[in-house]
Amino acid sequence: MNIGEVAEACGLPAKTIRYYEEIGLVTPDRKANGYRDFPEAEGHKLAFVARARSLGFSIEDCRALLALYDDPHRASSDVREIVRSHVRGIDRKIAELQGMRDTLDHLVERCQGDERPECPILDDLASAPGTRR
Amino acid sequence: MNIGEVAEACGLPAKTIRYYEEIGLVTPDRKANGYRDFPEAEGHKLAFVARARSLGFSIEDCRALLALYDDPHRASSDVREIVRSHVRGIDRKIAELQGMRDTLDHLVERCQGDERPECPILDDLASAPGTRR
DNA sequence: GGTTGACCTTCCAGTCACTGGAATGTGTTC
DNA sequence: GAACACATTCCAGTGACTGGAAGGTCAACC
Repeated sequence: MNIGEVAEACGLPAKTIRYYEEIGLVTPDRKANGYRDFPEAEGHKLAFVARARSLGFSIEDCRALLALYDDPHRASSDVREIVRSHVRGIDRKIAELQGMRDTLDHLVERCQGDERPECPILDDLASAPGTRR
Repeated sequence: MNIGEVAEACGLPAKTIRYYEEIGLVTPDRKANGYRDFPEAEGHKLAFVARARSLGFSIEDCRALLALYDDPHRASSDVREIVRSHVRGIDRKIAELQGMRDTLDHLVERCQGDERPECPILDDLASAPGTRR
């Protein structure tokens, strides 16, 4: 399979696939003309990575997951630990974003949003920590 | 004020403050010895940016907010529009993370997490879209 | 006057995961 | 042979810093 076909199949841009080869996530063969040639297994790996990336895993997580995927003697606990740790990271991010969202909501509510310069949002940003309500 | 003092005051690393000068967010004076000298107003700008960054605003948002902060003829609606648009971005991110979290939770639940290789998580990652439950 | 140590300076390189673009080569079809 | 899609490599840029090297300055102490 050419890079274009495999890109179509797994939903990743060709550029991204070349990048994944560069960092050693996949290792396609080469045809006589220099074009990359993806056997079925490499196409599956790319689809695997595409799915993992869409679930927010880092490239290094993907590398670890691919290695486990390839290892018939793996322990599923190893997989689960990677995923759990990733979920903890996601939870941290959600909590952080929720905190921002709540603060910003309060501020937006209190701002008139008209042609006048008075603005509680700017007042808050300019205020010293500890003096905010 | 030296960079160290102002860093202490606004809670940003000196490195970050130098970077903010490089991109034109602040413009400290210089003493005869070449050291940066931050007048009070520049210190306030840094604190303003630190607070805005902690609420997730991009540097370009910070630049725009600072300009409004500096403009006595601003309309508070301009401020509010920046904030609202930022909140929409946060909401998109939260929704995306929640989606990932939910999917990953389902997968973690179904994985035994023992010494055996069977693993629904890897099965999902390796599966074709549309065949997942 | 000398030495230490804290603080400051600039500059360069690296992070993460791509993405865009230039210059060039190959394959297919008309 | 020309057009056009597709492929290749290489270089540079993104955002917002962060680390480190190599060196200058300042204040305190002996």
